[in-house]
Amino acid sequence: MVTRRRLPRAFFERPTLQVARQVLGQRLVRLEPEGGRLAGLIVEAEAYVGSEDLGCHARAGRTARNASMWGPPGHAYVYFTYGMHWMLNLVTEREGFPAAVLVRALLPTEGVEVMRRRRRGRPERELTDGPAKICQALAIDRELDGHDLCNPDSRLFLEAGPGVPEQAVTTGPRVGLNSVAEPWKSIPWRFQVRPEYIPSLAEEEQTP
DNA sequence: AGCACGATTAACT
DNA sequence: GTTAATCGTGCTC
Repeated sequence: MVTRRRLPRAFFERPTLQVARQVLGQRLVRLEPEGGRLAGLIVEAEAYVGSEDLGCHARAGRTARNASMWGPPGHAYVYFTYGMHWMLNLVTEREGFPAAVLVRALLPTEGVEVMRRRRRGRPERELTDGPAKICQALAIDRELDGHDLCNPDSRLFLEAGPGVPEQAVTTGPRVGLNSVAEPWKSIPWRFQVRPEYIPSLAEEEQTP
């Protein structure tokens, strides 16, 4: 049974590690201007926590690019990197403290054909299995940086999904921090749904 | 004004 | 396993 309760700001206004864990199995929804609805269950996320975290963009202080991370929780922090890719983060904790959860992978559930077109005909398993792929499939870019995910009129938001039990979650070091100093490089702030659990997630998501 | 680099991806050996 | 693609950003001169 697919329910459509939007996650409230209180969900995001918590310690970032909790949000990164709890966001697994929740539904990311993108409403298209034409009226279409794209959605997927979050199956991988990472926590980036404060200016002390040398893996976090906030390490160098507040800049025009990372300003959204200092803003209120429940907003999007969308940034551009590698000259071609956009990344979606969910801002967490209290306003004034820079922290966010990077959404790294989704199980696509609604609007798959639209996603496939945006992803240039790639197979379904490659539609949203990376942070930049998600932004491509869901048409997320700079326009959505700072966007309030909890506003009722928002075209990008989270809905309460089935969630995942503890035994279905694995943790490990965050990806792509190759030149970052320890302990930040190896600290296990990456949260993933175990691949073998994903079929049952997909099953729970089906509408009777 | 110039420059090194990046929370990645796709293609290739 | 390796590497090119591609450019906004933030730092230095």
